[in-house]
Amino acid sequence: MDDKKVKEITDMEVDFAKWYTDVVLKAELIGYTSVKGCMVIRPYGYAIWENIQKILDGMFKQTGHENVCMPLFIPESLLQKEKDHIQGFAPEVAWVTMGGEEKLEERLCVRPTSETLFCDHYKNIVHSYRDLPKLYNQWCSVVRWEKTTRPFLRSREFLWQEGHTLHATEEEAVKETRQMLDIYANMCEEYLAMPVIKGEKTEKERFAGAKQTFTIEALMHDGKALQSGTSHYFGNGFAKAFDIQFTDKDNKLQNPFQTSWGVSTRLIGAIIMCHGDNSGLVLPPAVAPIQAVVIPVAAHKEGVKEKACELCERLSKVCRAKVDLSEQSPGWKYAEYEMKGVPVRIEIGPRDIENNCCVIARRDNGEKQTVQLCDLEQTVQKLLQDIRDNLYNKALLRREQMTYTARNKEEFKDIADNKPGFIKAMWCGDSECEEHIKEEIGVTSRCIPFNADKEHPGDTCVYCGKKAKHLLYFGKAY
RNA sequence: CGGGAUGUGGCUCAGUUUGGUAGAGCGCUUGGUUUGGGACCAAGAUGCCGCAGGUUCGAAUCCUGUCAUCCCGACCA
Repeated sequence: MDDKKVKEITDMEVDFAKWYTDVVLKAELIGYTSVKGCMVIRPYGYAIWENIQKILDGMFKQTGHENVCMPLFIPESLLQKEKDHIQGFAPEVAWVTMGGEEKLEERLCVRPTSETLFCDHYKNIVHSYRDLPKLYNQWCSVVRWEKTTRPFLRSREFLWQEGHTLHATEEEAVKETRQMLDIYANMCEEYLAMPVIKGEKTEKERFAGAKQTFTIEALMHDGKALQSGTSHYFGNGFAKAFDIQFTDKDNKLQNPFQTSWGVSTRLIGAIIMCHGDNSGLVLPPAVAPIQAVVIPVAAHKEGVKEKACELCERLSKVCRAKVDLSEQSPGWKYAEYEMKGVPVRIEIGPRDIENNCCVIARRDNGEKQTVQLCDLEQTVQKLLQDIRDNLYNKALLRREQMTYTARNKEEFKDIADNKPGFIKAMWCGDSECEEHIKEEIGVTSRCIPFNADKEHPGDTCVYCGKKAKHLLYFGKAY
């Protein structure tokens, strides 16, 4: 948008962090509470999450998954069973030590993730290959005692879904892991209009206890990367640790192979930082709680309110529509709904009624057009699709413009210091080298992209100069 | 967890240096006039100055602690 029309939000070029905070508060997505890192997700913010949930849940069901509900607490002994897992999570779990006035025999951890609970349950219900696969998912909140917190991006309690599946064979489990990553990528690109890089995490960045971690990485407005969803392949390590066994077709006892995958309310943070502008939030139509808002102009004049309601009613049949009959001036309402990222605004006043038309404005680029009332539904529906496409294309173009290739250490350092964004570079595959890059260059590895073989900017590691194994994306991450 | 900043009506902030009756603008309520990009007039209501201790005749103001928020770093599914 050319002109800044909402004055209450700090420009992102001036202070991106402040801009983000202004947007989450002014758009009424969250409220702070008296507990650090625990936020109230307000109705407008929660409605976005509900829309994300609805879409994803449908995709999960379509691929054969079932929803369950696991307990909030994990006994310490259960959490201890898989060594890498507990080591990874120990620094950030919250513990319950008292029940009423009495000290508990064994302290209980508030789940930071539920692998252990699912395993403990699967042990009881899986006995035969006929019981497999198990394709469970749950929508819940988890707690991780983060030191630095930010709304949606890193909170101590957050809403998410976690899928946990068990399979008879390794191939099937790996396929599941990849399938779910594809579902996440599809969700981000088609529905959230946010392009993502699909790839695999390096060993260093892998989930605690996983054999492979796959990720989707998105680039935000300020050039920082945001890990937006992950899918893990566990092999049968957890199954062994938790003693999950089944009898296969040949009457042999086997450990099943396992996956887990999750996305969280962090996706809302991603939407804000991917599409937002200096007037506030810009919502992708698919998850916008209000897709079209009808604003009467000179509402006190004969027949205006009625006409506005009529338009809203017509629109409600093709999208999520709202009419705002409040006493505020039209200009105030324009600013308000822009701040809240509503994709399409319809203005209807005496002048329009006389000409049997209305004015339609789009949030993504500010364009206004006058439309005959008979074309209303069709125009709005088309606009919602156009807006999604435009948001996606803009974000993709920006990502391409902010993706660089480093061929040697000097180049690498120069880009990392001066050009925010993704950096593609060849890497030797050594974790120690990766650690040095983090310390010296100041960027972390994001992922080894799936399409890596198509690109080959060199034969040697960008840092140590040894023979290169992979193309790796680097960046500064949230 | 380290460094820095900030907490005063719903919001943005002044007042703190130098202790002495709690302020402004916006918002809110009521009535009226308005309405095509954050309208105007009039009359009102709203505060244990984040919380807990201490110093003092007297604390928003000084001291100690604590909690939350923001920023930078460390850490981080």
